[in-house]
Amino acid sequence: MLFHFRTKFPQLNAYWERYLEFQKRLDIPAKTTLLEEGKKSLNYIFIERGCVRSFFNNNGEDKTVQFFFENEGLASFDSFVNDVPSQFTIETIEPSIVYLLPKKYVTQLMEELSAEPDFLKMILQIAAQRQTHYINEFVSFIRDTPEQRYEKLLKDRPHIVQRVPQHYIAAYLGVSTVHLSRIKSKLAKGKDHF
Amino acid sequence: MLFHFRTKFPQLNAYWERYLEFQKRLDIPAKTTLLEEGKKSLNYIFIERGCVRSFFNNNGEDKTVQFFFENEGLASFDSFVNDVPSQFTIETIEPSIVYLLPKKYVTQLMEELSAEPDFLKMILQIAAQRQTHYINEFVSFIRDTPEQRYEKLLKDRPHIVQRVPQHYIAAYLGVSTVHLSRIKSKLAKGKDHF
DNA sequence: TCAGATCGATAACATATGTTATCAAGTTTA
DNA sequence: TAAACTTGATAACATATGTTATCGATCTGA
Repeated sequence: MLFHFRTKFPQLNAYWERYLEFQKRLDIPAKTTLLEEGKKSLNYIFIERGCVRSFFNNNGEDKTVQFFFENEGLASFDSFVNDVPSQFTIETIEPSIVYLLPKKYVTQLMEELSAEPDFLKMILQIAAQRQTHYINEFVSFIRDTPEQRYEKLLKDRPHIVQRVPQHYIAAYLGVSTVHLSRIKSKLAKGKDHF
Repeated sequence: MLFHFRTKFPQLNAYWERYLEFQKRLDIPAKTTLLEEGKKSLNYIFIERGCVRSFFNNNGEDKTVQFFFENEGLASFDSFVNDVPSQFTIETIEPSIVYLLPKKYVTQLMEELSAEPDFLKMILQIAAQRQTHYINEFVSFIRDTPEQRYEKLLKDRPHIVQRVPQHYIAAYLGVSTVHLSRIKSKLAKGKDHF
């Protein structure tokens, strides 16, 4: 959320910068856990370098739900705001450099921001956009085949396909690793005709 | 959103009531369109009696994404807030009585509400909960089979199964009508063992 | 640098799901 | 009230997808 504020409303950057000093820098290897499923979210996470995923455990199996990359920020929003346990684990995919801003300062920063004129409008705008994002993820399952979802991913967010191991992507698309492999080889054959 | 405010924060009811007079009451038959895909959302809709669905058109086929019932309010949130065309059509399933509150008054009401202490917290709470709802819809496709999704629907929101025609539910679950019929008959057989 | 993990492709088979067609029982409407 | 539409079940067949197993290519840590 903070990430979206800063990128969409640059006039808020001054607020943000006053909190830089409270951030803790972490230089961590791949597969490092930043937040564990079932625990409360205590930090806003900003990614300077690397990438992370959020996933949950389903009968012993990882099910990846989302990917984040450089210059993106995240928190388990519901856990953070409503103080409930996180549904998801957050862990690095690549060796990464991340910054953590403790919840206490985020709350304080939000209070400050609320003094800004039109802050309500900005909140609503961003909340609506985030909501639309998740609705679209969900609609995509109703509307598209796994193959179409993969093609859209390739087109709209190619960096995911390039940097994320395939079995994470398979779970995110809702198919088995074997089937994602089949989809790829089918699409590759299609292109051979040229 | 307004609906959630009122039910979760009853101290805001007084604000709401001042706007009752601006609502237009509609007594309409089934299959009446309240908002058309591609047009901008102009009203907040409150359902007194009946039920409605939101859906989109995909190559000539209806794809239902959500259902709403008595005492629920809705608007195409993104369309409403960000003033973009709605992705979805909203139409009645049963003969219904609904109230429409024009956007102008909603905006005004939100402005008023923002004077209320802790309004920011309320907004964030509700936005987080709505977001969680849609994330869960999406996660359900990653985690569950269509059969499991149907069973959860039956358990968590049985009124949907009771009142909504099956082909709308099939689309919502992401399966063909034929397959939903198979799922139902399979589950019925399972229960015969008692 | 080597042994074990990770990652991805593929085959063979089983199961799940879609498509099309048909039938029957309501509902709605002219 | 008859005709047209809506709703839902089912069969037969085609296709999509999951599961398990195997192989090879990297990658990674002691």
